[in-house]
Amino acid sequence: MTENIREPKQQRAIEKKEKIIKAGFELICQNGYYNTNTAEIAKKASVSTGIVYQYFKDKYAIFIEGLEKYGDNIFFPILKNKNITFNKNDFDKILQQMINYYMSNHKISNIAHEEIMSMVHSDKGVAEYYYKRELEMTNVLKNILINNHFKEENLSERVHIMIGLIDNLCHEVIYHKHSNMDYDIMTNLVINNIKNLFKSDLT
Amino acid sequence: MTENIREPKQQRAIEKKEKIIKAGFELICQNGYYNTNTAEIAKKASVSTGIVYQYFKDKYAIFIEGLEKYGDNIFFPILKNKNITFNKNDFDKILQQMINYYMSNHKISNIAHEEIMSMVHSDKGVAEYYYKRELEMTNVLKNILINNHFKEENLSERVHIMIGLIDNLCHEVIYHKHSNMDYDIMTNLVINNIKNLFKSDLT
Amino acid sequence: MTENIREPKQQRAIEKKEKIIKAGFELICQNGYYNTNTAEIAKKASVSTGIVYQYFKDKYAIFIEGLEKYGDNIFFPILKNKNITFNKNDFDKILQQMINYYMSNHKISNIAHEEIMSMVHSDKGVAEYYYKRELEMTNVLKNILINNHFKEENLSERVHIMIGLIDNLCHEVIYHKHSNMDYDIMTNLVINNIKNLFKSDLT
Amino acid sequence: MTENIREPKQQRAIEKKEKIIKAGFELICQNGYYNTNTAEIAKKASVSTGIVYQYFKDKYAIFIEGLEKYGDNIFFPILKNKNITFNKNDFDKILQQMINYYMSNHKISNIAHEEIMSMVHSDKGVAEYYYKRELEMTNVLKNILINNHFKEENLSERVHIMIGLIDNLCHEVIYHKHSNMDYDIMTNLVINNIKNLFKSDLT
DNA sequence: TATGAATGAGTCTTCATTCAT
DNA sequence: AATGAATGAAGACTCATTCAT
Repeated sequence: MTENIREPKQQRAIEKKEKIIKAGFELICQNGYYNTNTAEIAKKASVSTGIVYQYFKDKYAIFIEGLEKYGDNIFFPILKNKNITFNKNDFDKILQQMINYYMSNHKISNIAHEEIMSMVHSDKGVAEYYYKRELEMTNVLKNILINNHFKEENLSERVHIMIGLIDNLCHEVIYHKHSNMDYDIMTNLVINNIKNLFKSDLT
Repeated sequence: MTENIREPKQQRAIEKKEKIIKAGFELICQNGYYNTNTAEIAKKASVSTGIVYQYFKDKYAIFIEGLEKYGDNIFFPILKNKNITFNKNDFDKILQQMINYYMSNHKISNIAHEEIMSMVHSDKGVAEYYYKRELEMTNVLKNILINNHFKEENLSERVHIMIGLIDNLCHEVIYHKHSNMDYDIMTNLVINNIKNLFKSDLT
Repeated sequence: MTENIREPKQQRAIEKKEKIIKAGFELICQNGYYNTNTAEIAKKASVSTGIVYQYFKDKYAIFIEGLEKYGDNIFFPILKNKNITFNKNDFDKILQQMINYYMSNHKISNIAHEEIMSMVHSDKGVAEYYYKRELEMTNVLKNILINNHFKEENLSERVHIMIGLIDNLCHEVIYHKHSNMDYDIMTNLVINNIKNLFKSDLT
Repeated sequence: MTENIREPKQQRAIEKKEKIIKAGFELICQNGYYNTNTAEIAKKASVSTGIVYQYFKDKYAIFIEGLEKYGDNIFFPILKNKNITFNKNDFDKILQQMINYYMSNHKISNIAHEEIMSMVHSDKGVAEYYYKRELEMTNVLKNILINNHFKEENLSERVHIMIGLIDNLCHEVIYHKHSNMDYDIMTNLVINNIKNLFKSDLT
């Protein structure tokens, strides 16, 4: 009675499922979970409402699958660039690059970003996804640093703080532009701060 | 038709309005905006559903008024303690105290905290409230530091970064306890980082 | 969140609730539970769909309340005529009267009768109602017989069989009229049979 | 458009049709008509949903064919044992055997029994089936009795009442066990009653 | 002012049946 | 003959808001 969710086998069906995920994820990211209804999703996916429920348990499942499929691009693109080497002397530049990268990423999908962050704060499933990936990202960065001969002492903590600093910076720059804030200065301060975090490795 | 919202003048009516705000805010903070309905709010406030719409335009207005009334206690308690003096040599202790204060505050109302942060990310009105108060807080802290003879150069930026560091730390400690993280070490790192931010003032 | 079923207090509201029960019960009895929808019920009761769910947990509850309110009239009218005395010599006549009574009752609400019997066989709640009342009826009849000096030995069993005989007879007569059956003869046979059941009391 | 129902001729196709009937009938008997959907039926029959509609006009037709195929086993097994002879002196034993037989039959498929009885009361087609077979059974029993030299006077009526008595007894014993009922006594009473029905033949 | 009854549009979800392949 | 993907109407139920009293 319950478990009638079909895993599509035909190529066309697979594509259809993808379309639903994409449509659903996009709409929810644009307008919010509660402001998006299944009819809209189906319509945007050029699909009947019925078929949606053959591929997904419910509306929520659509979003979660979307998150799993597209979330990393929005939040953790670095998870796909695990092999970065650099010269310690270039740490500044690397950080600047990372910030730029992060920033442009934020910019592209800033509404999605906010909607999902909203759910990170209100929905258990989304929070679970987010914090798991955040941990992964911490580990990826740790490994990059270790490969570049940084000391392992308290590395998790340092990296976590570093991520927080960058994240806050980007968020500040992209979203609220507190009018009295000079972002170049802020960026420099953040970079200096991060370097301070790793000063024992950089001297 | 719009302006049928009554501003209560009688004492009893004022109390009634307060009860609605309190009940609504609490429920929404506990269960989320979309999981709270007006009937529940009215019931919790020991009030009829009809009366709600004589004091408030809609459900949303209840929450916003609640936010304005109670939000500061949750997010910006420091706004009520504007006159802090300290000796520069005690900066460490002061930071530690601030962190503790922030932390205990987070702890007390952590569900509310999350629910509201969720709306900061999805609702314009809530975001507006939040960022405005955040700016106020920045200014309060700036003034405290200026009163304690810190230099004004890039002070907004420094303070903003400092707040971000503390906030991240608290959030990490209270919510997700990434198992591999040592919070004492993290706290020390954060304090050192903040001191680094203000190193020109502290030497 | 869940338990928001209102017990109406105002007179008008009480009447409205009654109207819903009546409308729902009638429609379901006419067309069957699955062929009746809440919109129809609301419409027949001259009420909005919403209000239905303030008085009833769900569609099923409407039916059950209807059953409790009207069911006895259909199935167990005798429960309202508990004080019957008769002379043993008139047992024949009494039985005949009872059969006639039963029969006319069946006739009046024969569709309802069938729909409900259908649910007695498929729905736990309805079965519960039915068998409980059936037992009550057995007891009422037992008492009547005891008051008329019938022996108590195996009385429950005798009465139960008696009820079955009458019920079958009525059902046969009213519903399917097997063409080769002579109902007068059948009725006489049934009466004789019942008398045989009680022969030790009747001689 | 209507007559697109194919009557399968190939052996494999016939088997497929049988499987659908069996699966559909079983599921409906277990869970009820409205709680069984065609997808489940197809799945249980290891068949595609599409094919179902090439062999059957609709879901209802599946059930009716199932009823016609398997119903007799459940309700009228006696229809398959038409040639019973006995000595009048053994009438008691024969009745007892018949009751036992009926009872064990009831027991085996008691859920199916109830589900179908439910539909007898709510669905014209099922009622038609049922009453037709009931009549057949009456005739079979009549013939058996005639072959055993019972008088033909009012035989239909007598047999019909007899069937009713047995049926009620079995139902009582198997389903609701009214706690205050002694079933051995009840059984004896029923047997005596039946013998009374035929007393002119048994003396 | 206040009540709480009433509204009805809106939402998710199901399912018998049809269609493209 | 067969598959299983697709359809879309229909249904139960919710809830912000309004209305009669």
